[in-house]
Amino acid sequence: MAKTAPRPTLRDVADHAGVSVISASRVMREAPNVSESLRVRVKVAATALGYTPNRIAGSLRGQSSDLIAVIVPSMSNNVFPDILDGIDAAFQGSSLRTVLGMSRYDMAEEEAILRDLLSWNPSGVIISGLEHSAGASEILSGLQCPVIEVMDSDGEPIDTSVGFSMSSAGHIMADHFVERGYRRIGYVGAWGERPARSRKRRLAFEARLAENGLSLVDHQIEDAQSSFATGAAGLTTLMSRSPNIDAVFFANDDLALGAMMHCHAHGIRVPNDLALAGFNGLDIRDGITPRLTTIRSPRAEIGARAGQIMLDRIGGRSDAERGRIDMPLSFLPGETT
Amino acid sequence: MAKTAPRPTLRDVADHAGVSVISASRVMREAPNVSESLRVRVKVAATALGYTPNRIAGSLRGQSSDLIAVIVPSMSNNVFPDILDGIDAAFQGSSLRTVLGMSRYDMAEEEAILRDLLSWNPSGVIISGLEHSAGASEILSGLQCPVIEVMDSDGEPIDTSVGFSMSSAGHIMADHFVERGYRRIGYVGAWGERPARSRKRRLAFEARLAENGLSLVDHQIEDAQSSFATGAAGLTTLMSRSPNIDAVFFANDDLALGAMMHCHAHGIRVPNDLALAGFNGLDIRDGITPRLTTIRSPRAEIGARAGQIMLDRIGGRSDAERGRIDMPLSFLPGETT
DNA sequence: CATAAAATTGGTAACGTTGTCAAACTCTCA
DNA sequence: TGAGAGTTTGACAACGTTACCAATTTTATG
Repeated sequence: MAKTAPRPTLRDVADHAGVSVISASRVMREAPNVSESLRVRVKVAATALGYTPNRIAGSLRGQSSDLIAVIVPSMSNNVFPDILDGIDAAFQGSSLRTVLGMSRYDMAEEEAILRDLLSWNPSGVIISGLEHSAGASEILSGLQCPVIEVMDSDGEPIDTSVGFSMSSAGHIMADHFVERGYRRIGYVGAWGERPARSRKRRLAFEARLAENGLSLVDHQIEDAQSSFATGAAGLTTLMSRSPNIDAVFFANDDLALGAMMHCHAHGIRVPNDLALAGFNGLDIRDGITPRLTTIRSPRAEIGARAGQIMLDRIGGRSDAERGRIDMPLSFLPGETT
Repeated sequence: MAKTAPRPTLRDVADHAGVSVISASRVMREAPNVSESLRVRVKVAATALGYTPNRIAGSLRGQSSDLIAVIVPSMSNNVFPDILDGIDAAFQGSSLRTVLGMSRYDMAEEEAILRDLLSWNPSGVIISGLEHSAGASEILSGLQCPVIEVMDSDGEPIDTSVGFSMSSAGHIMADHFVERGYRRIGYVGAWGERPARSRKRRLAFEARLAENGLSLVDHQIEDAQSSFATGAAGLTTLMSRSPNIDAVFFANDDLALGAMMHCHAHGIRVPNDLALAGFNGLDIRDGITPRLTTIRSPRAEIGARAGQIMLDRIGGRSDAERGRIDMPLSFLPGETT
């Protein structure tokens, strides 16, 4: 059994090396003005004792914790895991660390998590979306540390935002549908359009159709979470209500692919009888024939960019970006429209 | 603009309430032996000042940080997001917090992340898999805090493990294939079988076939990450090498579904010409016809159980579980076998 | 009412680190 | 050789909290 050997402290390292605590501290954090001989002696002692710095103590004294509070609504679709992946990639090799909070699409919960995470003195906050509870907005506005809102870019950030434009997404697909000559267009969403992001996309889509003399014939928002099954169900409901629709824009790829499979199974030819398009550009789309028309959202890129900006800001770089940063969407034409 | 109002401390709250710092501390952490009147006075002062406790300071003095280091290899398939989801669900309402590390399937990186996370004095560690670098194993063994290894249960945990048996998964599917009467069986994996988990599954599958007088005719391990496209590619290679195979077990659902779509597109009837089975039981499987035969891995359940055990252990509950905890797999028969 | 026991409050000293300042040492150059 | 500048090292005090113990007040008991 392991004995209860207490973790060595800087004091132990200093004693072992025959130097003062503060000198050991300087060596460990690579501070300037340390002689080579002292540096080596301390390093040797640290290795011999298996010293690991105590960042809790360092944070208390040093004021900056290097912990970054990351608050996302969920892990259930690929969107937020991809963002976390991007953030982590940016933090690789730095001293920043992600402390995770999951709001489960509940603004009150988001606020509670934010409060809790702030008690860790984070050096920065990355939070999803531009819409928060009044209390959360107030807290975020008052923060001294960088606050980066990710995903959305159709509004004013509290500090800095990295995301894409839902309106732009709606416009891109509306333009495509118009260009393709579809006339009776529908829309299928899921989960009561939470978060509000997807609604913005639908409204922009509808508005752009209107500019082109077309109207959104019908839309069906399912209550269930996005899935193939939900997509099929949404399409079924929509078509039973408005049978002569010739093209449908879905809130995401899962829904669209589910609908596509439903069409296959029911002899509805895509895109001849019905055109389908999705949103997100998930990898699952690869390898499914016909290839789905969709718009790729730059999820990992958003995470990486947000992470990089956080690094720059915390590193005190004067050229660190601020304000609203709009990441480009890529239209991925497929064979379903 | 927000002025640089320093965050109020316990000292401020105590002064405002006219009590001592330590009394304020007691109230804030709901310690016993505090009169109602004092409690109310402090609470009022705390609210008035917008006090947020500084957990960094608390952790330094109190020794336990309530930070839980969670180390996963990636976010790219649904497996680890689901586990994180489960962990977070268990931590809801508690004071435990996830600090995230991502090893990118690299054991050296895993060890580095572990060292880094330990500098935060975590109250516990949740790490994926039972196999770690020698250095990481040594560190984990020496830790005073709970260490829970998740996903795998075919080996001895350092402290406690929550996972499922890869062997059992292999056996379940082998038995199913035998029962169905398939004779010429193949296997397709991806990404060089990293982590080693999937290899265990394949070997157990092969061994069980052997017990039934069958051999694994051929197997193809792709280098690329799992995806529909990789599944299709793997199947193509396998079939070109061993054309008379009549059933294939895939390392995961993505691969199997990709292969299935490939079959659809190339007039290979499933399961008549070729039977396919996957592993994981991802939601995408719902709504795809024919429904894929697979085995559901209890991902969120593993996360939730690990989180609960962590809570129990840290709460000092004597009935907290220890040792190897095997979570049941569910065989999900579909129409592809 | 006196006294013991229990409940409530406060003082002091850490926890392990680093910022600030000062002391000591080294080197350069007149 | 000595002044001045630069480099290297160290002492001390803090960061905000809580553990430990002592002091005080309240309550219970005979």
